[in-house]
Formats: sequence, structure tokens, C-alpha cells
Amino acid sequence: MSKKVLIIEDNDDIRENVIEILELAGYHVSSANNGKAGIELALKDLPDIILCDIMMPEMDGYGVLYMLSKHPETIAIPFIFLTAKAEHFDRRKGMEMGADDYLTKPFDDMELLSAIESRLKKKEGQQAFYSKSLDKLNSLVAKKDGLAALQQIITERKAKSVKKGQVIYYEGDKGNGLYLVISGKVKTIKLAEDGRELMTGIYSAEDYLGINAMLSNEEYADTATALEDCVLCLIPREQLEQLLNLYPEVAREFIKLLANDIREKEEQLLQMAYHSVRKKMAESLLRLHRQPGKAADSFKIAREDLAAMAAMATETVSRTLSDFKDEGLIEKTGSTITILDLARLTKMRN
Amino acid sequence: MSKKVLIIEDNDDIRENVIEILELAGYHVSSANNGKAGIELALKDLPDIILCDIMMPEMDGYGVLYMLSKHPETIAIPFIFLTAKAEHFDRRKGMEMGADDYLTKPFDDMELLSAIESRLKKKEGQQAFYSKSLDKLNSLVAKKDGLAALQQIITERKAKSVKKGQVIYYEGDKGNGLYLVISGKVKTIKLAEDGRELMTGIYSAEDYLGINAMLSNEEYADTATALEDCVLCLIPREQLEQLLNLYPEVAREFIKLLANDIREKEEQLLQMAYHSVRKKMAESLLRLHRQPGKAADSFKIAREDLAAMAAMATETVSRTLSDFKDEGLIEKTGSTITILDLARLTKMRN
DNA sequence: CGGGACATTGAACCTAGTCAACGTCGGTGG
DNA sequence: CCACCGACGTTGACTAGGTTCAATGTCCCG
Repeated sequence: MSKKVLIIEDNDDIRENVIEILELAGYHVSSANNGKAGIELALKDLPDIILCDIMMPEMDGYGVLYMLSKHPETIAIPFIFLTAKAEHFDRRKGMEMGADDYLTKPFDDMELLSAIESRLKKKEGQQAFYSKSLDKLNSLVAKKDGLAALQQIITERKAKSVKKGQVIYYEGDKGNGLYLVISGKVKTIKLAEDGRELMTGIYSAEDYLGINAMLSNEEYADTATALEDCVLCLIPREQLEQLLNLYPEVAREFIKLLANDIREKEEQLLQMAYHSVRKKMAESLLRLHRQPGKAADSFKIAREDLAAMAAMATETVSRTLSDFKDEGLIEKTGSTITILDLARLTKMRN
Repeated sequence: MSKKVLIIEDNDDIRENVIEILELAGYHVSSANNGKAGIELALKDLPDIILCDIMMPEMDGYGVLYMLSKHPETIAIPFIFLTAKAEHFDRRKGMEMGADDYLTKPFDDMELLSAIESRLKKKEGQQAFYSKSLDKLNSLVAKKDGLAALQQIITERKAKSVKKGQVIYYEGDKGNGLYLVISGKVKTIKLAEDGRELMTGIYSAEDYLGINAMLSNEEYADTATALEDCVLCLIPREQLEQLLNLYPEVAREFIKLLANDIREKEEQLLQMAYHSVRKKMAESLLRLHRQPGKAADSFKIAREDLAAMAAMATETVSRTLSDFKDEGLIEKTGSTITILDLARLTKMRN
């Protein structure tokens, strides 16, 4: 079956040219000459890949990408920016917003075709990869009807890959679904008025992200950002609601997740309130250590992120870590920290 | 129908004497001569009222009261201590543990009978009172099958009254059910190693207490203490589980409660982390203000409790409140605080 | 109206935040 | 491949806000 490509581009010459090339290459092509029309078309046709100009009337390319990321149906469609802007900053911005590639105009036919092809191939590869990793997960959970149905939905959904530093959702956004982390790590943070961040959670493979916003039908209460390159799977709100109403086990499962979350948050609360900086630092390191990762007692984390976890200044993080190193509790080189003495960290006095 | 009385007393003379008097008065009496036997009998017979000696072999009166309070079936049965100890402290201890009355030996027949009668009457009065207040609640919630079933369980359950300062459950206790606050106020606190307290929640009428411990099948993560005299209703774990499995609406309802709880805890977390003492104080006052109470903007609270809410030293609470008073934000006399300028408190700078 | 619990105020101390300068790592472009 | 740049990490000096300890004042209950 031939793949569907959608091109959104206001310049008629370029658009027609691209259409011609792609049709020759055997793709089924649809097109729009402004952002709004493009979004509508994308939602209607659900193409396999989208090419989009950045500078356009009505709505620019960033806007298109943002809007499409709000819809569960279109969130996982590979997205390539076409632009004359070769600036570093623009490129960066586009990638951070979740674009998958960037073609600088003028581009030749070969560039165009290989970009599209590699994107589509990569997508398929991922799909295969995570559906395998989900089978594993699948076999772990009890084979009740409801949970099986949940697994099925997950397996059928398209995955969305997210690059390091990219924001997955912002505080105040209306949740349109629940994310399941397939690979990588995600942090959720809340911002204080003065801009300081507090990390409210870290999520890695097989964790659900945004449960409470989803389940309380409210806006997100925090901002989720990828700590590493990630693959996520979005479970749309409607399907989730159906599952909850049909299968008590699913509801029970989420209730347990929520309850444990509360427990954890309360623990953190106590810590914030009365623990010394040393103790908070030790507990934050332990939290990271507990995080399921490849090398158990060694991890890479920015001082800033550690500061947000333990609610202190980055300078204080540095100082405390240096002290810990002198005391033989940890080892550190650059932003990589290795835990040496777990026992002593655990019983750190206040 | 004649009421059933259980007497637990090791001294044969006294026990026989009391039995005789009560049977003459038309009660159906059962008896035990030690704590263990008493508990078994109580669970089997489910009497309407229990009289219990304090000093006994096998298990003392406090132990009996404690054990009975662990069982949903017996938690609401009025409990009267019989004792020779007239000490202030003992009396206090008994009442704090949840005894309803205290008879000092030797007591005459009249004393005994009137104590029993007044307890039984008070109990009935309460029952009537809160079942009325529940009707109101009942009409508020949607008339779905599941929620109606929940209401029915609540209405059928006996209430348990709890005196100011009394502990409802301790951190680490295994939850045997969910409490619904019928009247009064309850706080939940967590203890730091050094003994300082952090208040994790305040609950008043119509709030559920201990949801997360209950729903995660874990031990309580905090200690619940009555801030005022309270009436509580215990919904036993088994019934709750059944409801959750049968009715998705009920599960949905609890999910929402939990999710909101998380939201609140995260908010609190941010506050603990980065807010100044003034701001924390202001937010704590606002939290109290939001609490549904009779006089909206005036409440009585110990400095120590405020300190536990905002995670600071009691002295700092005093100082900050004095400042607020000077600035015309609040009024205070003794431990009663009146909010004067809600707007300015709300937008308190950090 | 007395006593004890609770609240307030003062002064000294100390922890952690801020500002600023310097060092180090990694990536990009010449 | 190396040199440079910018981002990130470290260290030092200073400061402010909050805790602690201690003394004194006030309220409320019996």
C-alpha cells in the first residue's frame, strides 16, 4: 500500500514541485497552502508523514506542529519542517517542539526522498521494537479481561518519540490522554513564581505519566519534560474512560497507582519540611538509585535537575556532593555520579 | 427488644453483683472474667454496650478497648471503664483512648444504671442525627446505583464518636476500613525522626479519611488525630472492595478524590520548597479558611498545629502572626484567629 | 483565683541562598 | 585535528531569614 504524504506549504512553486516528485516516487500526496487547512486535512486523512513549511500565513509551522500534538490521532505522525531559515536557533526550536527532521530550502529531490524514507523506516522500526517490549509487559500483568484490553489499546497505539529536553505537556494544558513511557526518562516539574523549579516526579519505562490530570479531568498540574530521548505511547482519554467503566480491575489498578503516588508525595513533603540539605541530598540520590536503569548505582544528572529534586540551589548541590565525595559516599566526574556507600547514604543523619 | 450488655471484670463479687442488678433492670447480660474472653464474646454477641475493668489478668482494659477498636463490628459500641483508680491521669488516658465513660469503684446501683442508660440514649440520638445529615449528603450525590449503595452502607453503619486529641489511627497501623467524617475535624500528621510534626491534611464533615492506605492495601502512612470532638463512620474494607468491583462510578469517585489529593499535595510541596515563611503562613491560613466551618473567616487553632501545617517553629508562627496583625491582615485573641483582609493574604508576595 | 498550658518576645546563632569569579567539559567550525 | 566558545560545574565570601534557647506574658480551666 502506498504511503500517504501531506505537504503544507504556502509557496505554490515549491508545493507543486514537491507534489510532482513525490507522486513520481509512488506516494499518495495531499496538500494544503496554509496551516489551518493543513491541520484539518491531517485530521481527516491521517497521513503517514507530514512535510510543513515554517513561515506561512494563517498559522505558522510551529503552530501546526503544536496543534497536531494536541490530538491523539496525529501526535505520532512523523513531522518534517521545510524552511529557508538555516539558523541554528530555529532548527533547535523546531526539534525541541518535536519535529522529526528539518529540510533547508532549497533542497534537491534526493534529499527530500531520503528524508521521508528514513523517517518512515525509523518509525516502523520503533513500532516493532516497542510492541515487543510491550509483549513483555503484557505477560507481566494479570491476564484479566480489563487489563488485557488496556494492553491491547497500548499495543495498537502509535508511539511518539520525544527528544531530550522537549516538553511533553505544560502545566495548565488540558490533558487529552495518558502517556505510557516506553523508553527513556521523563521528569515532571512545577514552577514557582520566581522561576525556580521543583521536580515532582521521575518516570521511566513502564510508568504512566499524567495519571492524575487525566483521571481528575483537570488541567495538568505540572510540566513534563524529557530527561533523555524517549518513546511514549498516548492512550486517549475516551478509550481510558471506557476501560474504567467497563473493567473494575483497570480502575483498581489505577487507584493503587494513585494511592502509592500520594504516599510518596507525603514522604517527600516531610523531607522538604524538616530535613537538612545533606539529608535531602542523600534521599534524592537514593531516589535516583531506585530508578530502574541499566547501570544501577551510576547515573548522569545535571546539577540543576538535582537542585530541582531536592529543592535547593545548584551551588548547594555542588558543595554537598563535594562533601559526600570527600567522605567516600560517592564518586563523581562531570555530571555523572556513582554511589559508593549505599548503606551510609541510607542512614544519613539529619 | 432488651439491650445486650457485656461485662468484663475479673473480680467475681463485683461481676456477679453487676449482672444481678442489670438483669433486674431488664438487660440481657453476658460476662467474661478476663480481657481475652471478653473480646471474643464481644465479637460473637455484638452487645449494645460494654462495661470493662481496667486492671485484669491476661489483658487489661486498655488492651480490650484497643482490640475492639480494631474491628469494624465493635468499634462503635459504647464502652465504659470500671475502675478503682480515680487518678486524673488514668481517667484522661481512658477517655483519650476512646472510652465513653468512667465509673469509679465502688459505685452504687443508681450510678451504674444511669451511666448505661445515658450512654445508650446518647448513642441513639447520634444515630438519628447523623443519619439525617447523611440524607442530605445522599441527595447531593448522583442517584447512580453504586453511589446509592455506598450511601446505604454508610447509613447502616454505626457511628463512632471520638474526643478531641484522641488518635484515630497510627502511622503503621494496618487499615481496616475507610472513615467518613460525620462531624468535627481531624488532622493527619507525619512525624519526623526528631519528633517534629508535619500536618498532611485536615478533614471535616463529609470528607473521607484514610483513603490511600485503604485503597493501596498498605499500612497507614500518617497518624490521624481528632482536632475537635468528632463523629466518624467506618466503612469496612470488605464492603468497600465489593462496591469498587461492582460499581465503576464508585471507583471513579474515589479516583477523582485521590487525583485531587495528589494535586493538593504537589501544591503543598512547591510551597514547602520555595516559599518564604510569610507566604507559607498566608497559604496555611487560607487553607484553614477554605475549610468548611460555621464561622467562615474565624477559627481556633493552636500555634503548634499551625506550625505543623506550615512546617516551621511555633515561635516563628507567633512572630509572623503578630506581623500580620500589625499589618491589618488578621485579628487574633488567644488561639482564635480572624481573617480581615482575604485579598491581601491571597496575593502575599514571597 | 491559682496553676499550668499556651502564646509572645528577645537575642544569639547558624544554615543555606546569593552573587561573583573561576574552572572544566564537550561540541562545533575552521 | 585543534582551538575556541558556551554551557555547565565548582569554590569563596557575604548575607538574610529562620531556628533555637530562654525569659516573660496571657489565657483558661478547675
